[in-house]
Amino acid sequence: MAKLDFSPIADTTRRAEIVALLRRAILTGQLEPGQKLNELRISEQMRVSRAPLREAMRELVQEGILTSIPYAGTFVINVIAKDIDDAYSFNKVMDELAIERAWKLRDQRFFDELDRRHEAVKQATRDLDTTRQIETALQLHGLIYEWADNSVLLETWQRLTSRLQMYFALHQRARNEPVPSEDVHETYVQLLKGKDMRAAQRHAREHIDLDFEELLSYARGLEKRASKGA
Amino acid sequence: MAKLDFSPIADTTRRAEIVALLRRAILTGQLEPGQKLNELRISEQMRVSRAPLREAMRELVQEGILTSIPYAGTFVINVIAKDIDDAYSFNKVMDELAIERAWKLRDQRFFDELDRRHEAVKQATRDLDTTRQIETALQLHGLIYEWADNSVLLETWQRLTSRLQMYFALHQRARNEPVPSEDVHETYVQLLKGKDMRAAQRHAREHIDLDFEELLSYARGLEKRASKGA
DNA sequence: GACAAGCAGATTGTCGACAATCTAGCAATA
DNA sequence: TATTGCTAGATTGTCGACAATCTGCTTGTC
Repeated sequence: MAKLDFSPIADTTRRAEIVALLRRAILTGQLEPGQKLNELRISEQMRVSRAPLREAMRELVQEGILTSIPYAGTFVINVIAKDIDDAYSFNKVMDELAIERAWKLRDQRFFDELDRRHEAVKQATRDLDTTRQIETALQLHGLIYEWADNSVLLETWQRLTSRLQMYFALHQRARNEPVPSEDVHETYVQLLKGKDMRAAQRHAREHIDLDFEELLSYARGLEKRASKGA
Repeated sequence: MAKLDFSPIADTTRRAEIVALLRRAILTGQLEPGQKLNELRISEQMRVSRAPLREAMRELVQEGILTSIPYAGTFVINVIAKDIDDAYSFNKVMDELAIERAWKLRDQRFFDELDRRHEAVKQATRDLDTTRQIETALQLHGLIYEWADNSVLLETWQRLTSRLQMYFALHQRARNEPVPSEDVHETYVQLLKGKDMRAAQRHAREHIDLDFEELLSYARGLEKRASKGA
């Protein structure tokens, strides 16, 4: 018997494809926060019946990017500053934990994967593909969670990631300006390769600060405008 | 306008009721880990069609207590020692965070609620209702998360709670002996009312240790037996 | 004009039936 | 005997139609 291990074949249910399509539409901002999802319209567009669509929507509700009100409809979650702030402060603690747990487990495969993902971010930056840039940056950041060898920690991160990606995409879309072309992840990658765990933790925390602060002030601005309008 | 605030009326969809029924069955151990859920059989027992049942199952899959394999079936998750260990070490960090965040926000309402939940645990203990004992103990513990004023932290705790309840119920069921009648939560409650935050954090960590260690050794025993059997 | 009642349309929730897929058992073959 | 191919039964995935509920508008009344 050869020691080749096959990866599981793709899920070929309509439901799984619908989940992927909807998630992508939400995370890239094609479906805007607060927007209602009309089941009949979407099912016709996708050429599917409502049954698998509804099941897919239940999954995304539990994933935290949709919200459902019985007999009223299912909506893309509304983004308020408090949510972003909560996610931000929670993420800080999670990051410290992830780095601590992953630290001793770093090996050549870790460093290789780190470089690979870093390169993917740089490629997306060169391509001026902002959506992919956010996606790859989060994947780069997620490596420490994958390496931390704790299923609950990883799962929590993955849940959080959906919303983070949505927040950042929203932000990008709003300011609608070319993405910074300099490489903001260089230091992070170097520190993760180094010997000073505390320094890596500190940098992760501060680096996150920068992105989040900008995002927060944007969301606060939105809310101020909304309350004035009402 | 009177300042009375009404609580939202109950969700009256079959789906919501099915979710509640299934969750309860799983968390109390009536549905055992690894067991397959036959859709037709369950839908007939509940006198419901498969559509709302399937939607309910999708929710519980995302909640992390069911797992689904396309065209094969949906199963109650299998409990392995590693999962318990992961949940345990993750919970330690979360607890520290929750206590820290909730600490400054403690008020009379917090202390009242703390007593109320503590009383509920004692009542369940007097009634020898082990299921309810686990449930109320987790609710007592969850108060610091509700008071921490962080939606992501609270949501993460609630997700984790499902699994914790399942683990403990399984354990209880297995050893099948009367529950300790002494009040193990007295110190915890007193410390949360006190002035020394670090002490409260330390106790939470150590108190959890006790329960988990027992649970872990039980799960390890199960796995050892299973591997021998195979 | 203000307000309540009721109707029409649209949308979500649920149902029963059909299609696609899997599993276990048996027969055929080397 | 071990392996492969096939078939029947059971189960999951998907569909189209119907029932329950909501929303906005119209109508009638004062």
